[in-house]
Amino acid sequence: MPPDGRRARGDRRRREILAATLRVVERDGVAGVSHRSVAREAGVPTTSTTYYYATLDELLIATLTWSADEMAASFREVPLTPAAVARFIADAAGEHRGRTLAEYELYLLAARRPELRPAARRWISLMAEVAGPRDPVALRAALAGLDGLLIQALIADFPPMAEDLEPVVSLLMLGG
Amino acid sequence: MPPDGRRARGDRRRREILAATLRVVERDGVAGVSHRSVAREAGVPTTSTTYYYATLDELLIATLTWSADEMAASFREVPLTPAAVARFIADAAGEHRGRTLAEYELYLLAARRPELRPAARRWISLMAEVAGPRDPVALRAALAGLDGLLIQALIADFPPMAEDLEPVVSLLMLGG
DNA sequence: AGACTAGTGGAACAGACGTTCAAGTTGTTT
DNA sequence: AAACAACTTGAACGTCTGTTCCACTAGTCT
Repeated sequence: MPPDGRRARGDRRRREILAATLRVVERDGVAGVSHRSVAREAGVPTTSTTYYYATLDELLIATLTWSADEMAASFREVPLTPAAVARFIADAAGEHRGRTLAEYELYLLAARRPELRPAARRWISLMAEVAGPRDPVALRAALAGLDGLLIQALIADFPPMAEDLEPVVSLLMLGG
Repeated sequence: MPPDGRRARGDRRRREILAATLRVVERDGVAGVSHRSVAREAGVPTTSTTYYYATLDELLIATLTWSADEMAASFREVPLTPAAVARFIADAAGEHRGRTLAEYELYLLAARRPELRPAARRWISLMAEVAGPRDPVALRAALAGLDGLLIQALIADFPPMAEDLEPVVSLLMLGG
């Protein structure tokens, strides 16, 4: 069966809307997301965003889940050495700051909406899987530590440098 | 000079508005805060909230700064033993969940607004002070770990129990 | 008493919002 | 060609918003 041209274009537009939503979240936060603002960002009429995502909640959930997946996937590439992990954190707070902020907005939204929690926990469970079988206590401490380093990096006046993070990361990972 | 009765009542109302705002943040998040919703919560006319806090930003900043101070102060009472700290985290995610959520909403807001950062960092610096002079690397790791444990506790399906947290907290504090 | 100041609160402005509707177009199937 | 489905879009609805304005009361000072 040949692919349905209508659906193909529809899927493309769906992705464009998702990407536009993520850009809005990165720029203005979850608070800046509205059917209209996303439509403006994507260059489509307002009704288009409601056609594909009937409610704002749907739109937000789809966007943040997708973003969490992407961020988790990018962490998969990181070798489990203190230097590489420190570099990852430094980049997350610097170069990819907007994306990291989006991730933590997802965290807070998930705290209030149970249906978002699996998506929010995805990167935690991914890291647990990547780390392999270790002392669960040490693993939990390390994961919490990395999470804390990340969020604290976001409220620093200047994003921390990888070299400064490395000894801390090293200590956290050592426990496992 | 005798106290000005008008100002006294004004200050009282100011505090009531702040407390009402915090209640709204705890219940509906920062997103739920508007001049009108706060006024409803406080049982005052809308113009009253704008009289004391001309813009929404002012109102939010005042509220979150105050809340951060209170939370930091409550941590001051906590003895620096793993058991007590674990209990603190368990309570923060359970009994005082709304307040803890407010604290992390402050974090994210601070990430986007530099003027909020000192307030957001207050409890970090307080803890650093309480911990006294230690290995700075270990201290940073411990603070990050506690922050991470807290935020992860917020997105768990059930708030963690103090007994389960204690070994993790113990390991994190051991480093310093 | 009169002038001044702090606080009160009803009414209204313009703008943004979520969402619905109905009329269109384009592509697919029979 | 006719029927159907996927998608598109402008217009509109009612609601909520931040903020301003203005007439008002109640304390304070000279």
